[in-house]
Amino acid sequence: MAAVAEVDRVFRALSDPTRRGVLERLSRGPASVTELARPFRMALPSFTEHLAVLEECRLVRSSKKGRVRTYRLAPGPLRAAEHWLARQRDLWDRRLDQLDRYLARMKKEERP
Amino acid sequence: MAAVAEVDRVFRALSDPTRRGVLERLSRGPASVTELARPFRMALPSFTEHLAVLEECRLVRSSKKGRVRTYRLAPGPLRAAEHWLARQRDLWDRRLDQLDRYLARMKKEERP
DNA sequence: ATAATACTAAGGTCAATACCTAAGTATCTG
DNA sequence: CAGATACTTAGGTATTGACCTTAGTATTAT
Repeated sequence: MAAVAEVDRVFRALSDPTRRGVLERLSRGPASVTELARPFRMALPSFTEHLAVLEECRLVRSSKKGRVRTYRLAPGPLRAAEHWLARQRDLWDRRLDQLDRYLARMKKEERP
Repeated sequence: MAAVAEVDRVFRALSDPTRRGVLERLSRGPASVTELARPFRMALPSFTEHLAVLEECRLVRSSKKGRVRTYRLAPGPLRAAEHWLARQRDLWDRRLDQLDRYLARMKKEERP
């Protein structure tokens, strides 16, 4: 049940293009807040809220050294992410199967 | 850009457990509104709103015959869904690579 | 020491979400 | 045709989300 809420939050986090953009940037390596914010036309406090969302569902981690906070992708929830990814893949696969069956049925009914 | 909003909406749709539940149920075959609603303790109008969300981002399709509306998974946006799925997989893979490199670096620094 | 940099905190607006109840409208069933 | 069934419509509330500005604090550079 906590797992359900976790999945909720991960999907929710991924539903925003700014946050997806951050994840993509971070997949090329760690970066500071300012660096991450640069591509987005948004007040910094608004932007850091996005970072907080990503960190709350543990898709990223951060640490501060001096005045610079550095963000990186989090290794921890990888398993969780991969878990839902796998489940989703299953879902789409089943869906595809169902479509196949449906199309087959249609074909049959086409020439009775 | 429309594609971005589309991905937004799909992730948003998937961020609700009721809606994911509906998708999973539908992956086992079509079903009526009442049938889909049964497992959820929720007023019907609230529930049908979830169905509307799923239909708006075209994850499902519906048709009405008599007084019964039947929902099924939509074949149409499969390509879009698979597209983001693939991109996501890429993302996690790159992330995993990055983690590998990071761990390798840590190991090196451990014994200088 | 002063100024610039890199965030961080506080609080405010506005729209969208996720629920609800109550009251429809069709369609079937007896 | 009367009542049950299967949604639909309308409208209301409460929370959350995504922005904003303004004003901090802590660090580094000159």
